[in-house]
Amino acid sequence: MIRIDTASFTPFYEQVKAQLKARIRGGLLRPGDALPSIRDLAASLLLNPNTVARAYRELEQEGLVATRKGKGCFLSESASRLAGRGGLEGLHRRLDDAIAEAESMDVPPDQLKDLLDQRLRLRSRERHGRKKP
Amino acid sequence: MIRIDTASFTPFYEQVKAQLKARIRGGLLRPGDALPSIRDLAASLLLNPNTVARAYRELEQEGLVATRKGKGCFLSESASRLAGRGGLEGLHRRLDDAIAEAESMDVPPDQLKDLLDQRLRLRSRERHGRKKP
Amino acid sequence: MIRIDTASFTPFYEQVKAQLKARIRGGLLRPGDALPSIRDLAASLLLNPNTVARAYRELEQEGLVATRKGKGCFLSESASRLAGRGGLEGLHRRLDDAIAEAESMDVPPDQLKDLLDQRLRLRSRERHGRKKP
Amino acid sequence: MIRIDTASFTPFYEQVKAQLKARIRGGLLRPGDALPSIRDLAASLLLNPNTVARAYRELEQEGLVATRKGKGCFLSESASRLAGRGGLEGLHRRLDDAIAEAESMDVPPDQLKDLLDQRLRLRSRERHGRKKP
DNA sequence: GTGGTCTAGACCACC
DNA sequence: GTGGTCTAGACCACA
Repeated sequence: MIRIDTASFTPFYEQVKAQLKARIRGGLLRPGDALPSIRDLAASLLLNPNTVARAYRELEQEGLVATRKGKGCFLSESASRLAGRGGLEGLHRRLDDAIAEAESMDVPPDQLKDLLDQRLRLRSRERHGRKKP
Repeated sequence: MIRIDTASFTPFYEQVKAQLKARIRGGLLRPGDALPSIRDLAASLLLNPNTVARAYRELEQEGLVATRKGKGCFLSESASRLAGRGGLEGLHRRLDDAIAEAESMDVPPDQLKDLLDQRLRLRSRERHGRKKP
Repeated sequence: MIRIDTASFTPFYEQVKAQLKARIRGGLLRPGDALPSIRDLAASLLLNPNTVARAYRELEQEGLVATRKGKGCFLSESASRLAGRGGLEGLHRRLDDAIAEAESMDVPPDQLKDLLDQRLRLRSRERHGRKKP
Repeated sequence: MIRIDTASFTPFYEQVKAQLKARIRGGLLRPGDALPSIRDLAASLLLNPNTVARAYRELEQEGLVATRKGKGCFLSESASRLAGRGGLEGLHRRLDDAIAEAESMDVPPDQLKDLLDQRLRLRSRERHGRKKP
């Protein structure tokens, strides 16, 4: 469900936070849903439980998560404010990063679009076999 | 010329390196060109000289930069291997980031392309007035 | 400057946060002031640096503290919003706690006032020798 | 009868213990009186029975409570030692908390007394209408 | 079983 | 020197 890029500079707990938020925005996680237990998620991501706990704690401080002692962590009702179309900002930011990179290398917009197409095809080929393209 | 994003998690020296490389790839910097002095660049970026020095040192280890004592740092001849359209890995990586984000939000490929288009138009509108489109 | 009550149930990092906030409200710490370094404060309080770091980090998330990499932690300008008379809430809360306790034991208000007087005299006697009463 | 502050850091079972003790000291509970059953109290406080059981168990270890199998929990005769004005430690502690807070904010003792007066008046005004002052 | 706090100690980026 | 992240592992409160 979540993937950690160990080569990235962005901290593990931030990667967890960002991917959970993305799933909330995308509607895959909804208010009231239980998050995976800290220990389970840590084990499946090969992370230390403290690292996952920090991600959950910060999401709680942002009001997205409610933790009930001894029961687990749940998406709070106010998590719904992330849902829906507001969540395209993250995507926008990433696309803008790519555009900035392209500009600094004098890659014209049309070529950038071609490149996106190319990467998308590559990605769909990767999935091939698990799911029909 | 170079901009440091202090909010980003990627280390300052990596930001300096990446942006210098991008300018080499884009042909804005060419073999033999002088790089700004460590102290000047540090001052203009509000960084500690050690940080800039580290960026230069690592570029030197990669063979892209040659330091001539007392004269400064220059792009070595081998920097030309980055020039042209060879160095698209950075762009690929950024596009892949966007694709991953889109997938995690269940945004289909076609919509992602539309979004790229939209951001490109936004960007060109921003430039309008400073430079002819 | 700060005292940790190891017998209390309130977490160490919360005690550090609360006492720093009280000092901001009381005007003893002002925007721009440097906080003691994490390691120093941890050493003087016999705490683990991680514990102090957590207190500082949460204060930063609340916008009261700004940390500059390699330089230290400083009170941000917005810390001034805590300053002045707004800060009596903490005191009010503690007095209300005492009042509630007194009520539950059927201790009348006048006796509560006498008790406060008595504890204040005890406290000033403790300080005797360091400072004139 | 008992209120649990879920935001507080003091453990639930300690809150239960403290409030029962306060009622003993205030004479509202007397030796021989039956305590509410563990399950009932747990249900009314929205706590797990284990938590209430722990509070009762510790009170029993302190000799304040005697459990008679199948009949429930009762205040033991030795509970009378808490009765009357003997148990002011709790109040002392709370007043000392307030004094410490005041000191850390440079609030002088006289102002602290004024504040206590002020909160007491506020409290009596709150009760007004339910009970004659 | 759940989450929460704390310690100890490693490694890194930055000044 | 500064703070930041991460790991490993202990102990506790709560269900």
